[in-house]
Amino acid sequence: MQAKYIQIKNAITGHIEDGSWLPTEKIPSENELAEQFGVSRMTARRALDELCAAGFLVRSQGLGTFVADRRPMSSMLEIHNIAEEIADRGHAYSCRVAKLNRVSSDKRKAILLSVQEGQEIFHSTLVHFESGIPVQYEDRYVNPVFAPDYGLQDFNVQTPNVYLSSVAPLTEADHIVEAVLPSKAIAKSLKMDHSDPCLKITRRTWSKKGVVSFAYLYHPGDRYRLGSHLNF
Amino acid sequence: MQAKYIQIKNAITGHIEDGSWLPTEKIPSENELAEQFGVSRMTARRALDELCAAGFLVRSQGLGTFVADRRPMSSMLEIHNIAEEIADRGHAYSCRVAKLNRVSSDKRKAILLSVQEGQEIFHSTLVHFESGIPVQYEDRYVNPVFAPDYGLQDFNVQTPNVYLSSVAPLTEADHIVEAVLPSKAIAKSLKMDHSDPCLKITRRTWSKKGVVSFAYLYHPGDRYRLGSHLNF
DNA sequence: CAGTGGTCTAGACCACTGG
DNA sequence: CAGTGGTCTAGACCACTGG
Repeated sequence: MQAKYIQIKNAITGHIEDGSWLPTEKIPSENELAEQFGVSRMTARRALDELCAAGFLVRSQGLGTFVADRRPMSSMLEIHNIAEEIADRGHAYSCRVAKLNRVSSDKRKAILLSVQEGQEIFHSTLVHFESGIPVQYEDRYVNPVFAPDYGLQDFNVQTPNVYLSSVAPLTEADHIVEAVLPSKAIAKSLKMDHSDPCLKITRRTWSKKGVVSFAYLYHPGDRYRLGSHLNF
Repeated sequence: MQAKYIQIKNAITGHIEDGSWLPTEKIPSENELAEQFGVSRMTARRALDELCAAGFLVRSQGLGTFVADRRPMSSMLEIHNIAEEIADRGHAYSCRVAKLNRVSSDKRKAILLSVQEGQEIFHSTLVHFESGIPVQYEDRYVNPVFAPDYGLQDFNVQTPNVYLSSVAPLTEADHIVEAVLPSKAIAKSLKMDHSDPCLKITRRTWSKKGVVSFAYLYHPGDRYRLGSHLNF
């Protein structure tokens, strides 16, 4: 005898897999599922919670539960999704958008994005906060061919990373990790001392058709580490 | 106001991270935790369920809940071998052994190596050079159970990494990457300025039967970077 | 046997969303 | 406002483990 919550999970993934519930579509509410399956709301919730953790569903308080529009990403990539990482730690995530505009690409940026020198590209800078404390300064350049509406986004709703993944599914990424001293402007944004070290990650991401974006991510050395969950 | 189950999760991971609850150790039962935190059993369960899903705990019906004996592996860094890396770039590799002796393990080292506090362990420090320029300071501790002859090796012939892999085949590794300022001694060994940033990698390696070794690897920020290329 | 985790109920109050 | 998901309670019965 299967547990009831497992039967409900199988029924839901069945609907998703056979296409009767399409990506982004709203699915029945907790109360509706509880009634349909003749279980308590807590049992219906358990099925939804687990499918949500597995990346099949997305839930939003006050709105409902929806079929996820993308498959769960690889765990390697999740290491670099700052908003998710902070939420997973149970801390409050927030961000401040400092810049969002178009710039003309100089030679180096043109090469990195595989565009013509002088072509207009998007430029954004953001500061990401964990429980109100700045933990990442993001300096990003985006190829407008893959994300023509990048300049209109509200990154308080969806981080650049998540938005770009939705418009141009990620197929490849490339990282460089190094230790540097921050510029004065970056030190100020991160509320750290100019003489304290920063962990800098340079990241380029590809979609099937080319380079979507590259970003310089700066983290205060004493507030951010890459790797496993060990603490000493 | 944090949710109660998140407070309980943080309390538990705190005990694990500070070493007061060791791997494979039994932790309080659901009922005990519920009483300690003044919550219902379902709320205590939720904290345990999520930590179990995250790989921190292992549960067994009828037996209890235990601290997982190995941490989730960090797949972000491949095991890299500095000598090979330098040779691959076509440069001359050399190293200088600064220390090679036995020390008594203090509490932190004992926990990291999964040995009894006070047990003798090997300690070595080396500097690795690329074409005569120092690029890595290696500060390593080794469990003598897996490598009883570690103290007799000539690391100019074979790096500690390669020697250890030959006597205790590597099955797992764990990394932390961070940006720090070097101590004066390390700065001097690396011929770098005390105020320039260092990329620090803390690495633990496992063989089938347990933790073989852990090492702190310091690299001058302007002479060393970590890179990776991922395909999804 | 007493204790453990596994499942489940029928309620409750809350924060949030849209209309 | 009614409906949604988010958290939480105080019970219940079960399968399983060790002694």
